[in-house]
Amino acid sequence: MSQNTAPETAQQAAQEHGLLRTLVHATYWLDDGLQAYMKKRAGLSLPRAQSMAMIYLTEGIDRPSDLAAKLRVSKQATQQALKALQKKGIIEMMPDPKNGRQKHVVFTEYGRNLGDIAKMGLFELEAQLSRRIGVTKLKNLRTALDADWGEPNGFNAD
Amino acid sequence: MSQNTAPETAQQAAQEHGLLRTLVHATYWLDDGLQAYMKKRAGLSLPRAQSMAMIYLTEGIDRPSDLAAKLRVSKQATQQALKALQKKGIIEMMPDPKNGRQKHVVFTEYGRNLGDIAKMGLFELEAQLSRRIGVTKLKNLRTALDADWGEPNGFNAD
DNA sequence: TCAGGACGATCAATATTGTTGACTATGAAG
DNA sequence: CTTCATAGTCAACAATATTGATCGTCCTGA
Repeated sequence: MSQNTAPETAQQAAQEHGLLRTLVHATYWLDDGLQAYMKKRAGLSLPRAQSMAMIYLTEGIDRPSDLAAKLRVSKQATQQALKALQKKGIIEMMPDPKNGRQKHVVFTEYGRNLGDIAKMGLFELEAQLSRRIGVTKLKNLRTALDADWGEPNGFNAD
Repeated sequence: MSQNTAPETAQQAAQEHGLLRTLVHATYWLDDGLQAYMKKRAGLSLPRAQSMAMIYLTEGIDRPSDLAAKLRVSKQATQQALKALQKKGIIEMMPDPKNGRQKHVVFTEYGRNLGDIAKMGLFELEAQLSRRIGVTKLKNLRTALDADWGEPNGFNAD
């Protein structure tokens, strides 16, 4: 125990374990909302891992390895998500003409439309959230979450 | 489209889809940290669903159905988590003496110790986070997340 | 009372997501 | 040209979640 911030007893700690819980519930709220929106507006909703992949794909991250790094999951897990998206006709895999090892993910026309609808869904959900908790809280939420979550947590490193 | 807050185009929405992403990454940071802590301090780390169940169990939610409601997953999914915890010697299932339908989850001695260690881990992780992003941001994060995430999202209901 | 329905728990089958380990093929470096 | 790192893949498995069906138990109204 290298820091002086650990609680002396479990009793003290008992009041402090709500963050993980609320983060998970907030994530579920947003993800469930997105799935409901997609179901209604596009007739198809993607499971969470595939939605997450879509988010980065729409940001231009188009190589499986880069995608895996951004998602913080293994290349294999990423590949399974991509394979599922491919099967649904949302993306295609194209070999890199310059580099024989690499491949690139490209959207189909259908996939691009789906991505656009998803973005609007997330926009709408954040607007709902803004109405629910207020502009200030939402802004604070964004600000607080805008950290480098790739930082080590001190238990792997010390 | 019953509200007037939807973006006119996907272009406008493109800037607004970062919340889900950062929520997921923050959740991963906390959960990965907890698993590393438990591995180091208790020699055993629980997968996420089981950790989540433990959180509510330590709050006194001890009936499978209530647990499922709190976790917002199916009773069956909850049962699988409980079965796994039981197999690991962390909990036991006791029939309710008054009500023949109900069962109650009780901790084993080992399970209680494990829960206490987990609480301290979460406490320590939140302290780390406080050092990283600052007390104010963490407080804002807590405040913003302290909402009723069971509220409908408007796409299931309208 | 007792028949019907609601409720709590469980079993079974399946989908999705994630892991580790092993493998292939390409590119880069000496 | 050998060696090694990189990018992607295949296979097996663990964990989590779903839907659908089943089985007792409790509750309630005719």
